[in-house]
Amino acid sequence: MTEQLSADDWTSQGLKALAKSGFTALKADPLAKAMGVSRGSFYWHFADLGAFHAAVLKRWREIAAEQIIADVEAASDEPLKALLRRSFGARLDLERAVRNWAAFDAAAQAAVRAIDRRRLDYIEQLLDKHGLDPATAQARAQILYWTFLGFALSGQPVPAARLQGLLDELLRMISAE
Amino acid sequence: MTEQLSADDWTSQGLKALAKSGFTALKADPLAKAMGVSRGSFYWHFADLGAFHAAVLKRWREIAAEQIIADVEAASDEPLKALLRRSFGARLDLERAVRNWAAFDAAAQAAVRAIDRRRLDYIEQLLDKHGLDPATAQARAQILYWTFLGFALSGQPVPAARLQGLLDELLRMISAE
DNA sequence: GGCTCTCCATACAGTTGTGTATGGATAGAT
DNA sequence: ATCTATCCATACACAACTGTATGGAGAGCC
Repeated sequence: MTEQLSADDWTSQGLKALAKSGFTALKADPLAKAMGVSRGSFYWHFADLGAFHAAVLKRWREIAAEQIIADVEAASDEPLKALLRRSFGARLDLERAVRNWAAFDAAAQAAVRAIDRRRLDYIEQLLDKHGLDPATAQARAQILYWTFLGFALSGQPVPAARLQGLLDELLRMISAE
Repeated sequence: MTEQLSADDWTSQGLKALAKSGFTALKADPLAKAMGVSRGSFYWHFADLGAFHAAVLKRWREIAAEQIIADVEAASDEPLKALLRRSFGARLDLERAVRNWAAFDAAAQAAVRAIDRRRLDYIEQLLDKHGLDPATAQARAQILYWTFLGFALSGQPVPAARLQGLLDELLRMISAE
């Protein structure tokens, strides 16, 4: 009974494979082999690959949204600083994989767009509270988010010490005046 | 005689396909069909897909390097401003495609790394000349480049007017103090 | 004209994936 | 104990590729 798989088990495995090997790994055959079952299970839980992809994206959307909330919580005393430390310090494999995927898949692109808007609004709101005038807050929110994306998608690891200095400088630039 | 194809014709077509459809389009069969020949031509000019991919990356490296030089030229009076306008205003499909590719292919990753270093050094040098102290120049160069990457990879078009305002703000943040 | 070299077409075997159809196993309800 | 619904295995047809092997057409020399 515990041997039986649910659709959620498949999407979980999908997210793992996505983070580890990118969207090209979201195929029924390799996933089934990795899970020790046949594709019969896959095609019982999902009509086709498209349905599976949609389920994976739905889960990612929830995770990405939750992370935003977690950032809000963490932003108790110094919200901006906490946000930077948390987002630049997180594991970004999944983020990269989904965004790569978005270049090839309309559904993934839609999910990314939704998350982008959500995060961007949150950052802007944060900068507003920080005392920046609305126009500046909006511009710097976009710039800050682009910076985060560039960091996340470059994929090149940055030593912790250097990253610390960069985040300090970034914080200075963002909250200046 | 003019009907004959050269290896360069194939790599050119490869770059076109790459920019338009991403790295998953870099396959012998579809490319051959697009060029109106058979795969026989492909496998005459290239030993295998790996050799073709290497040729495409080599060409991209040259192009990306040339663009840097072009940016240098364009940076006659106000280098920083010109650099921003030029890089954020360029067509970035190819850039996106190669970087997506780099998440799956070691050779592509190496090419991207090389170009990144080249551009980063150039930006840092520019900020140095602009009067920033070395440590600040280095940090802001990295931040500026991440910002560019985030913009380029997000792939979401920004209206020209809004982009103008964002670049102004970015320039202000980068060259402050 | 024959020779050769370059370039491409065609045909073949092999790989990796999709989706479907069918049947088997197992647990719970009756 | 049987029945049913759930879950998975197996087998099939199909598609899109790769790489190789072989042969053919054309241009340029001699």
